[in-house]
Amino acid sequence: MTENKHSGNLSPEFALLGFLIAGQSHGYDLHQKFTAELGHVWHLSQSQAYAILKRLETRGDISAHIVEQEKLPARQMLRITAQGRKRFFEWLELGIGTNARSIRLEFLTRLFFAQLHRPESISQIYRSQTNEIESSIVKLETLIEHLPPEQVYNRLSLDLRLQQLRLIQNWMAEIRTQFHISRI
Amino acid sequence: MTENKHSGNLSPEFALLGFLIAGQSHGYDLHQKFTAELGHVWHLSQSQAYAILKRLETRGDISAHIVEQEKLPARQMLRITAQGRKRFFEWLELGIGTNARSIRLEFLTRLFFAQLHRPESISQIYRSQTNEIESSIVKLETLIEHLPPEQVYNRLSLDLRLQQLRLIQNWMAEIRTQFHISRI
DNA sequence: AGATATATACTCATCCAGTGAGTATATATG
DNA sequence: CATATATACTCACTGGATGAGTATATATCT
Repeated sequence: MTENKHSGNLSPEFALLGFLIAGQSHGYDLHQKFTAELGHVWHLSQSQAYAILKRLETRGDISAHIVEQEKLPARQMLRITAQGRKRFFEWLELGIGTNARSIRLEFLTRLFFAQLHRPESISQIYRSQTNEIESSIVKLETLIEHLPPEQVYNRLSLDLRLQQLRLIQNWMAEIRTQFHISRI
Repeated sequence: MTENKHSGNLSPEFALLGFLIAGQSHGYDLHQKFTAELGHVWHLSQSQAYAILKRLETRGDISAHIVEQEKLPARQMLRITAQGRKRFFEWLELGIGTNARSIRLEFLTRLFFAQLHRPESISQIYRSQTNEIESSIVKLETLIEHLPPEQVYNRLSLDLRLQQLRLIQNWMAEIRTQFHISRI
């Protein structure tokens, strides 16, 4: 019940969708953009990118049509569908991460695309994330309190997680000033 | 080049091996032990545990033999092989994690088993981990320095990672006192 | 006595994550 | 002239993870 139970740790998927909101593109280009803009947030290999795009297509979030090129290999031009657009904005405004890693990854990714496509909802996204952190800090604190004292390693692990969450609070407070996000 | 590039993020595997060092056991029991002792360090579902054990068997790290029971379903009794033992102790003394998550997970797991099976090498394990952190802090700092200023999100991500590494340094210093690990 | 919950012990189908190598061509650089 | 880099994508394979299913035994509650 600790990690890995992502209601969806799937944001490279959403990031690819997010780049397609701005207009049609193809796998190679999307991967390039991704690496340039979010390469230190996530790592996404080229083949992974293609795999995800394939999945998005079979799901109906994007549509592909082949564009022949005279000299270079043909491109699969990709467009986001109405369904994909819907899924993307749902993720953008509703998704929240609760552990250090997923906050760094998911939250930053959401912030990036909110800035691009929905600047007006940034403060709402920000607030729902901070609330989430607040409440998971409380949960962790009570968990630690009630942990049998002989569970040394579990305690050390939870302690570090708690400290990491507090660190993230400070980091987010800095983001608030950097992005001029108003309180409430 | 940021996350996910674990030379092996495989420590639940090694943890299962580690429990088998103490003597033969079976899947159900190993999963129970795991959850009780490291359940807040890792999450490992029962079916995952069985899947990993199956893999360890085909690799030759453990051997299985069926023990019929009168009333309850038969058990697959598992024993660690010489090869498995070798792999385990190599991991115990050589493995190192470099990001926040893998340190929390892997390092704590190694510490747990070192305490059980190799208390004399704890201080060596501890030191190689702190050295690793030290050097990855340095790497991160130079990376951040040379990051083009327009890469706002990459910078935020790396900043947080850096702060997390510093946090881990403090956390590990506390572990040193708690476990009476000598410096050098 | 009967119902329900919990513990024992494991299997299976399914999907997502991730790597590494391969294929093929074009243009730029030494 | 050779080599490196950029364009554009495919494939095979392994590992990670969940959720549900199977089957029986014992303990607990009413």
